[in-house]
Amino acid sequence: MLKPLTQDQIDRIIETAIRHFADKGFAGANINKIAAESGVSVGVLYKYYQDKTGLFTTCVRQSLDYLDTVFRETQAAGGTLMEMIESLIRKSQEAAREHPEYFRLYHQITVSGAPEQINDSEHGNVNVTELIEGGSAQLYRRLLQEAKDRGEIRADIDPAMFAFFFDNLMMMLHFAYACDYYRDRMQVYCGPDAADAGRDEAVRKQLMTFMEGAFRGGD
Amino acid sequence: MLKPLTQDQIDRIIETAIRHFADKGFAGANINKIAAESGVSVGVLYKYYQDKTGLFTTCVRQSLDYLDTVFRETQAAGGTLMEMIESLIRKSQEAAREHPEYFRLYHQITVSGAPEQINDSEHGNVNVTELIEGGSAQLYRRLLQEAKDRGEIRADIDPAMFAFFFDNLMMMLHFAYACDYYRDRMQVYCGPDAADAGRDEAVRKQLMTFMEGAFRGGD
Amino acid sequence: MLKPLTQDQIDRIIETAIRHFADKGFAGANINKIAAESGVSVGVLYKYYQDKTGLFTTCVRQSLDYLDTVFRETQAAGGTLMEMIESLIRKSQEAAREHPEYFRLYHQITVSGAPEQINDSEHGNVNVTELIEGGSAQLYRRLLQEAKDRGEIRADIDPAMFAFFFDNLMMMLHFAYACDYYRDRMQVYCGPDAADAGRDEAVRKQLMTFMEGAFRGGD
Amino acid sequence: MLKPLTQDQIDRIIETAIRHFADKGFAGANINKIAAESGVSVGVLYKYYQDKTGLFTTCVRQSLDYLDTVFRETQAAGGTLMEMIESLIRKSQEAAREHPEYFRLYHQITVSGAPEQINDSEHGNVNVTELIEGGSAQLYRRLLQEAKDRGEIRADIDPAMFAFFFDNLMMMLHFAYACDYYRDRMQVYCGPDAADAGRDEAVRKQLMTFMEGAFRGGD
DNA sequence: CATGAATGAGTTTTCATTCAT
DNA sequence: CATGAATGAAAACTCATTCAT
Repeated sequence: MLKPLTQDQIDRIIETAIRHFADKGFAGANINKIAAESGVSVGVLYKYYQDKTGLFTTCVRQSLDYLDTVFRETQAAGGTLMEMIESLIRKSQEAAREHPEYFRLYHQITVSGAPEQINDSEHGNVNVTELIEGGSAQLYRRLLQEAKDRGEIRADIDPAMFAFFFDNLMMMLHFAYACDYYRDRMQVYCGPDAADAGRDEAVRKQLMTFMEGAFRGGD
Repeated sequence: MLKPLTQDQIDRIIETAIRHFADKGFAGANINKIAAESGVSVGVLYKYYQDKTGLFTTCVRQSLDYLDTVFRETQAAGGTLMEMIESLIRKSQEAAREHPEYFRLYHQITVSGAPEQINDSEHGNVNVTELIEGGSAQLYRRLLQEAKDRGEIRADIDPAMFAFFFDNLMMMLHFAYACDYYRDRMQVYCGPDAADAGRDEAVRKQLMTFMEGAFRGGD
Repeated sequence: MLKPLTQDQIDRIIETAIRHFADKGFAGANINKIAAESGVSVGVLYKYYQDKTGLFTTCVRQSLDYLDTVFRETQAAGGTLMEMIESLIRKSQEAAREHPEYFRLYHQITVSGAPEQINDSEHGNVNVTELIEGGSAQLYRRLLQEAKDRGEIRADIDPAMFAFFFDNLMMMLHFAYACDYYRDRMQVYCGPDAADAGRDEAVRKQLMTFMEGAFRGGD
Repeated sequence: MLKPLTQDQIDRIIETAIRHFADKGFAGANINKIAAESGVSVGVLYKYYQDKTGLFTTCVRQSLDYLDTVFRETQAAGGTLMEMIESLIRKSQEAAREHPEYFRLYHQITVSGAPEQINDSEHGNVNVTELIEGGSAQLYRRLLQEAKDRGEIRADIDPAMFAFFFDNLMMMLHFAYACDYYRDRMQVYCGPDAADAGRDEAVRKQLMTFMEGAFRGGD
C-alpha cells in the first residue's frame, strides 16, 4: 500500500463505498460516484484496490470485522446462556441502529450475483460464508453444548442445529433493523412502530421468551 | 402471420428469466442473454413485457403465486398447531427442492437495488412486502391466536411477534435450501450433509422441537 | 394495386400517416403505430407502399394535390392582381384552418433529412421542389408579368423575383396558421390572438396593403 | 490525467454535431457517428453534454448566438430605415454564405419533432420561439414605429404586422441561401443562378425595392 | 392473399478501467 | 506518483421489415 492517502481519506472511501454497495448492491454501485463522493480520484481507487471487486471485498471485510468485534465483546462477557443471549440481542439492536449499513452490506453478500470470493490477506481467497460464519457457528455451538452439559437447556437437542436456528433468528433481527424490506415485513407482522427504538426492549423480551422456550423445552 | 409464441415458449422465457434474475439479481441479469437463451429475439421480450422491470415483475409474480399456492394448501389442511407446522416445514422442504429458483428470486427482492414496486393487475402497484407477507402474516397470527385460545400454547406471548419469529425461521429454512450462501452457512453450522434431502426429516424434527418449545414454553 | 382495401380504409391510412408524419417528421413517425391507428395490418401497408419512404411519398403527393387544387380554383377565378391576391390569401387562411396537417407535412419536406425524391407515377422520380413549386412559380410569374403589362404594377421589377417574394410571404402565412413554431412566432410579433380566426380579416388586409405597396411602389 | 479536450476538439464536436443535426434533423442524427466523425469517443459526448437533447441544445444556442451577433451589429449601425434594411439583407447574405449550417439548424428547430425546450443558463428553460424572436421582433417593431413617426413610411400600417411580414421575407431569404429545398425553390422561381453569390446584389436590390414599396405605399 | 407476431440491426446511454500528463 | 478525462465495450430498448400461417 502506498502512503499518500491519509487514514482519514481511506476511512472516507470505505465508508462511502460501504454505503453505496449496501444500498445499490454490487452491480448497481458506481465506482466513479464512490470516488467523487469520497473526494478522491478514481485513479487512487485503482491504486489501492485492484478493481471493483477488490473494493467490495475490502468493504465487506471491514463490515465483518465490525460485526465480529461486537460479538466477541459479548462472548467475553460470560454468564448464563440466557444472559448471553440477552446481551447478544441487545448488542445487535444497538449495532444495527448505529451501523445499519454494515448489516445491509452483509445482506448483500448473501445474494447470488455478488462476488463470492473474498480476498483476505489473512485467509487468502476464501469463501465468504466460512469467513463470516465460522466464528459464530463455533461459538454458538459451544455455548449451547456447555449449557446442555450444565443442564441449563433440554438434553434432547442437536446443539449444532439449535445454534443454526438461533443464529437464523439473530440474522433476521439484524435485517429487520437494517434492511428496508425486512423492516417493512416486521411492520406488517408486528405493527408500524415495531422497528422503532422505543420497542427494542419489548422485542428483546419476546425474542428471549421465544428462545428460552425453544432451548428449555417443556420440562 | 408468424405463429405467436406457444405457451411452451413463454414458459421457457419466464423460466430462463427467473433463473437469470435469481442468480444474478435484477441489475446483473441481461435481457439480451435471456432472450438468446430462451430461443427468442429481444423484440418479443419487449412485445410481451414492457421493459426489464416488467419482465422481472412477471417472474416475481409467478414465483410468489407458486409459494402462495404451496402455503394455501397447507393452510387448508387444518389440524393442531404443531401438525400445521410440520406440514408447513415439509411443504417448504419439498418446494425448495422442487423449485429453488423461486425462493432464490424471492430472496433477490429483499435486497435494496431491486425494483420495489410490483405491478399487479389485481393489486395495482403494490409494495412487494405487503403483497408477499400480508397473507402469511395474517394467517400465522391467527393460527397462533387460536392456538393460544385453545390453550395449546403459552399465554404470555404476543402472537404477532411470535408469528414474526416463526416466519423468520421458515424463511431462513427456505433460503438454506435454495440459496448458495445460506446453504453454505447451514453446512458450516450443521455439517456438510445438512442440506441434503436425506437429512430433511432430521432437520424438520429439530426445527419442530425448537418451535414447540418456543410456543409452549416451560410449563 | 390490390383491391381488397376499400377506399375508406386507404383514406384512413393516408390521413393517419399524414398526421403522424406532419407531427413527428419522417424519422420520428412509426409505421407500426400508423398501421394500428389506421386499423390495418403492417403487412398491407407494405403491400400497398414499398416502404416507409413510399408511404411518405404518397402522403406528400396527396397533400400537394390538395394545395394545388386550392390554388387552381383561385387561378381560375380571374380578376385584377389584387383581387386574385385577396382570393389567394383568403383561400390560404381557409385551407390552413381546414387542413393544417397538409401544410405541416409540406413544411416537413422542406427540412433536410426528409426523403428528397418523390416517386410520382405521373412524373417518375422527381425532385420534390420542382413538383411543388413548378406550378405556382409559373402562375405567379405570369400573373405579375400580365399585371405589369397592363400597368397595374410598377415597371422596374423582375417579375420572377417578385413572384418569389410574394410566394415567400404566402408560405410563411401558411406556416403561421399551421405549424406550432411559426404560430408562436406570429404571436410574438403580433400578439397572442394574432393567429385566431377572428383576426383573419385584419391580417389579410395588412398583408394586402403590404403587397400592394410592394407591387405598385411609390408612384 | 489524460489531456482534457482542447478547445479545438470541442469546436470540432460542435461543428460536426451542428452539421449532422442541420442535415438529418434531431431524430435522424446519430450520436455515435457524431462522436466518430469528431474524433472522440461517445463517452466524452456524454461527459460534456447531458444527452442527445443537451448536445442539440448547445448546437442551437451556438447558432442562435451567431445569428444574434450578426443582427446586433447591424442594429448598432443606425441610419434610415432603408439603410438599415440594406445592411440587414447584406449581412444575411454574407452570413448565410459563411455559415449556412447555422441557418439550416435554425430551420430544423421550426419543425415539429425537434425538442421544444432549450436549456439556457441565462434564460432557464425557454421556449425556442421566444428566445429567438423576442429580440428581432422588438427591434423590427421599434424600427418601423420610429420610421413611421419620422414619416419615412406610410401611416396606415400596423407596425407589428409589417415587422412580421418583413421578418418573414428575411427568414425566407436565409433559408433560400442555406437550405437545399428553399434554394431549389428560389432557382425554380428565379433561374438556376439565382442563389449564386454573383446575383447577391441583384437580389438585394429587388428585395429592397419590394420592401420599400411595401413600407412607403403608393404616395 | 392478409395478417401481425417475430426479427435483429441499430440507437442511446452507462460506467469500469486505463493512461497521458 | 496522483489525477481525472477519455475510452469503448456492453446493455436496454426501438422499429422497419419480413414471412409463416
